[in-house]
Amino acid sequence: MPYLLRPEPDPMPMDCRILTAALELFVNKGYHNVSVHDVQKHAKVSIGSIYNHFGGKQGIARALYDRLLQEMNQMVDSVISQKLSIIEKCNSIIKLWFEYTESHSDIIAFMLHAKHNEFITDQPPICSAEPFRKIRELVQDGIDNGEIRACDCLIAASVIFGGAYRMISLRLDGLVDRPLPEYYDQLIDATWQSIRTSVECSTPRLASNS
Amino acid sequence: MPYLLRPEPDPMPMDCRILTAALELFVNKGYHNVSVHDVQKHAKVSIGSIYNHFGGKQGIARALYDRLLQEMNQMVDSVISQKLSIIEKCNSIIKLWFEYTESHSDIIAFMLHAKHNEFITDQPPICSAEPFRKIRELVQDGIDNGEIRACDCLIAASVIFGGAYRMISLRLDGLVDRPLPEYYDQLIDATWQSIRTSVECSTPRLASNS
DNA sequence: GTCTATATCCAGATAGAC
DNA sequence: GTCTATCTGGATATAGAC
Repeated sequence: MPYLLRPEPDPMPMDCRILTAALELFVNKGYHNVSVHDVQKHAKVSIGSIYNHFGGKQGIARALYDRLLQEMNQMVDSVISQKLSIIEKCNSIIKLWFEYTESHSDIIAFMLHAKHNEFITDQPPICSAEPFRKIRELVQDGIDNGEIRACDCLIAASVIFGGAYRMISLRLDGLVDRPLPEYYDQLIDATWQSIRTSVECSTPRLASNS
Repeated sequence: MPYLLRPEPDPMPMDCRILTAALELFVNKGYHNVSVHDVQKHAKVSIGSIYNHFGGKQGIARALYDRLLQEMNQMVDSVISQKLSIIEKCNSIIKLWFEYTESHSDIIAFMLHAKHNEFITDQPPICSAEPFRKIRELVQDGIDNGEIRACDCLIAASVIFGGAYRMISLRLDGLVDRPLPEYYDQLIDATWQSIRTSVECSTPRLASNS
């Protein structure tokens, strides 16, 4: 459960108040459309406190990103350490993401949807960060132990998690109107079985002219 | 072939010069990190011309978005009108996207990667725009005619195109270091066959505790 | 550590000559 | 239609009292 939005210790510490307010504003309006004054008003603190704690607007974004990435890392670790098959671990991560998308959509939107390197300078892309590296390693393990079709690891990971990413994206954009967990079973089936109806012949390719 | 970057009529018309320069800057630095003066310098026109043609910075973004969306729409139309199976049409779109990602990465980055509603006001999400609607209709047709597994259309579309989206995203972020078309065959196989090695038993689900 | 008031800068937009 | 010079608002950041 993410600390940021954990049931407030009452009074919620000031840095959490600031980060929580900033997260909501960044996600709803976009980082560059939010001023420090907006955050200050929404968090009901003074602008001085913000500069004291985070040194500025980018400092807020960086702290937010670091903390949430750490939480996502812990989430991945906890799934990986369970006694499950590789496929079950992948599914478990998807399931948790789906649940988070409903209960903490701001966090998912900020982590999976935002373009961090547009506002946090010198930030490597999130897909190269630790939790995502671990997920790819997980997929590679599945290939090595024979659970997952032998192919390039990046392709396998993209196929396995790409559908879920896409559903999350569509949900955040308002095109999916029911909670994502309701789609979980169907998505898992379509992903791991075959999206085609019959597998008797090989996959149709394109005609040579295209 | 996109008009925007078509071999220049020499002299390239001023509006194209402006849009081409803006596209490159927006993609590389992010819309909000680009000033009208940057565009003006990069396109080698005066700031007055920009305001004459597009009315301002947002006007540039809107014109860019509209034109590229129209081109994408034409691309989808041309694929749909071909005499191919539904599955082949889907693959054809993926193949074209992969080729565009290599030859016109700016366009793909701007259309598939950017968050337009953060800088173009009142812009509905791109996934609800015409070409993407048509792709979902295509998938629905495939479900209706039995080519594609019977399931929710959004899920089917997400599974079919989600892997390709993800590969594009990873390529743009620098994690994939070979041209995408080289991955096309493997991706198509993994998507349409099954990503699992064996299909003899049903998909493993999660244990009940998760 | 927290606050208010203020300074500084720069981006978007405009005016008006040519 | 195109250009240069200028205006203005608003954002980040700081100073200094409490």
